[in-house]
Amino acid sequence: MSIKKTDEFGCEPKECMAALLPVRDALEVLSGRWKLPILIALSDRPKRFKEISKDINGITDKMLSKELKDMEINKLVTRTVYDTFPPTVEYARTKHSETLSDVIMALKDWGTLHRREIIGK
Amino acid sequence: MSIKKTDEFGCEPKECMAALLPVRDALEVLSGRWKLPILIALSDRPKRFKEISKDINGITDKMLSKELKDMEINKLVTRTVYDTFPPTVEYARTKHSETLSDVIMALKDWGTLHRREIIGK
DNA sequence: CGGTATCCCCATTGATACTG
DNA sequence: CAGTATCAATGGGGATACCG
Repeated sequence: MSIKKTDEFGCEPKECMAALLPVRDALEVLSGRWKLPILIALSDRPKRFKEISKDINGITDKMLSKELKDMEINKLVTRTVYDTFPPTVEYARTKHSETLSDVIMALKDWGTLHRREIIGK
Repeated sequence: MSIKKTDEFGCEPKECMAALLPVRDALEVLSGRWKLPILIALSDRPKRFKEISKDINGITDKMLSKELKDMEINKLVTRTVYDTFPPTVEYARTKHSETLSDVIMALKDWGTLHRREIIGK
């Protein structure tokens, strides 16, 4: 699990630590190349491993497997195994993952502002 | 500069790409171990290199130098050189860096919610 | 004081092959 | 189908030393 401990931060005021910890948790949940594409791939409906894999350009099985495990631990996706042959495994977004949308919107808005600031115009 | 290009994303719907790009820009600006502590260190007043270094536990000169350069490129801090001997260099937060506060709040709020979700209770 | 220059480690990611 | 195993590459970050 990706919950941080306080001594990983280089800032002494106690209050800032208290604020920084959850910020870092949130950043970690969204970090990396694949987590957002996976959430997007699952946003219309639940999907199977290979379906997700095909929807996401360039991801390897290993990465998809690892990221899905992480996200399951973080309760962003559920993994459901159906007892068929060949095996059927279905991944779906959780309610909890939907609470991320405000954060993602805030990131999108600021990112858009930032592009204007950096690129100019 | 850390502006992303569209082909780095594994998701085909055009609209999702358009949304994901600024999200990734924003995440990149906040990513890494030191950027938030640096912003916090500069939040009360402008500071010199060594002052920041002392305020942030565990950071090396190399990392501080590199992060400050990144943040200057991203217009989150300004670097002002005073022609004295020995040299005096002062770093300060920009107005633009203050527009980050909404994002950081959103991250903090979601991170707090997430901790409750994961750790339980 | 305010940094660079070097060297090095190791964690993350990727490529490829294989399996229950 | 839904992954795991193995190995190789890449690069972020740290330790240390040095410089204008």
